[in-house]
Amino acid sequence: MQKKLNSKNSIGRPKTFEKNEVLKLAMQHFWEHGYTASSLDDLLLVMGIKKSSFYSTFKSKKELFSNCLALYRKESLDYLELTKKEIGPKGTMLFLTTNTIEELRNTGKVKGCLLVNSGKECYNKYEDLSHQITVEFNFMQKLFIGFVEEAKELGEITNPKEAKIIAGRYMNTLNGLIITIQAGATQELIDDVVESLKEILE
Amino acid sequence: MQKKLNSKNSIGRPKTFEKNEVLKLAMQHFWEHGYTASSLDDLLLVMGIKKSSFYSTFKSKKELFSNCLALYRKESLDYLELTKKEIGPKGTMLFLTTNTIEELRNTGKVKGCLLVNSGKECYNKYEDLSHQITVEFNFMQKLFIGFVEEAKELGEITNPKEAKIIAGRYMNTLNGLIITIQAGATQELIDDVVESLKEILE
DNA sequence: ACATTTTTGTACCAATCAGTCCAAAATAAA
DNA sequence: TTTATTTTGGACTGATTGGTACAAAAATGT
Repeated sequence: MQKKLNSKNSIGRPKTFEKNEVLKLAMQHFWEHGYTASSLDDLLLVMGIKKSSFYSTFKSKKELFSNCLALYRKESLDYLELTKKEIGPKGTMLFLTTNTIEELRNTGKVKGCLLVNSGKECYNKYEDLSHQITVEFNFMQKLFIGFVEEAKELGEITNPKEAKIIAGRYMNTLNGLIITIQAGATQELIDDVVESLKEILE
Repeated sequence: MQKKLNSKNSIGRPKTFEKNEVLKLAMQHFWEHGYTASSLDDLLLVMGIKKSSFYSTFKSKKELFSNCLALYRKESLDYLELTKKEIGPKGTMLFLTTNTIEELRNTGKVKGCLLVNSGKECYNKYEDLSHQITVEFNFMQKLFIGFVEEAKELGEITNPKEAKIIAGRYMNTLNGLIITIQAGATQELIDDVVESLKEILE
């Protein structure tokens, strides 16, 4: 059953999984269910490994989550940079909006941003995680400020306000949209928030 | 120790608490800690009653929470209506913003709106609660639309956009502000979101 | 073949979860 | 004082929580 992942070197019984692969699976689960609602047993099932393997690879559930937060931020930044090369900075920012609406239409729900969700869940509860979330969140903020700056240089955005202000309002409104949806807002309300997002990036 | 709450009529051993009073205490606890993170033992301690008294008064933890959501909405609407009579509709809406910032300065954190928090926590997890949250949330939305209409009649708001659009953007931005704070945003970012809230109500 | 090293599977742990059960306590009515 | 009625306190339940212990399994090196 187990593949030879250590065909070269490495003594002892070979691992049957790769850390980064099961980390991605765990991240996906945390993203959908949040930190506390993800039980270790659930996670082990999703990751496809047993408890002892888990604890020999990751220190604890919290440590796993911390790794997932870092992975999420990294993957998000990579993905956004890649998308920017394809459809430009403003296009990418608008895409996140339409993507959210489409997720809602297709699945009946929206997951939101793992970092923001975790902020809400861990804020003033797990000090170390809160601190990390702040750090990762500020990475995202810097990225969007850069996007707005580029969009301005390209003439995609003509609003004379500072880039950091536009980026801040964009992020705030997009995050607002997600919790507005999750609070059960009407389609009419959702539609106008989307419209306001477009106006912010004009 | 126990007061005679049933000095008149009512047979049998008298209750040592009033349902509405302990409900308020439970609501406060849920507001601070969320639904799942509030253990029954914690709640009982806060409410100052024992388990059997709890289950003879409330059906379950979920039922208690449901009662708290209804109470929260009712108290919020009452409070906002009262404040409106004192400082007007626009003043009341702006006050919610400054109040949030002050809460952050005084306590280092913000609780946010119980309904919105519960939306995030219960959305697609507890169907009955999700439905109730939607109902309560839409009550709040109607209130704010009414506030904006009144503010327009009073000339406090001159923005020609429809009242429901202005109210929607206001609520979205205010809710965004709260999770932006909880995600660990910089003071600079927070300050500009507050500024954008003022602009929405111009 | 045999020792060494590492991972895996499983049994186990104490703590906590929401919720139940029932005898003791406290009152009103008789 | 006794009886009926209701609430209270606390022991208890079974399920689940994150985490540990340890022997069996699977590889390499000799």
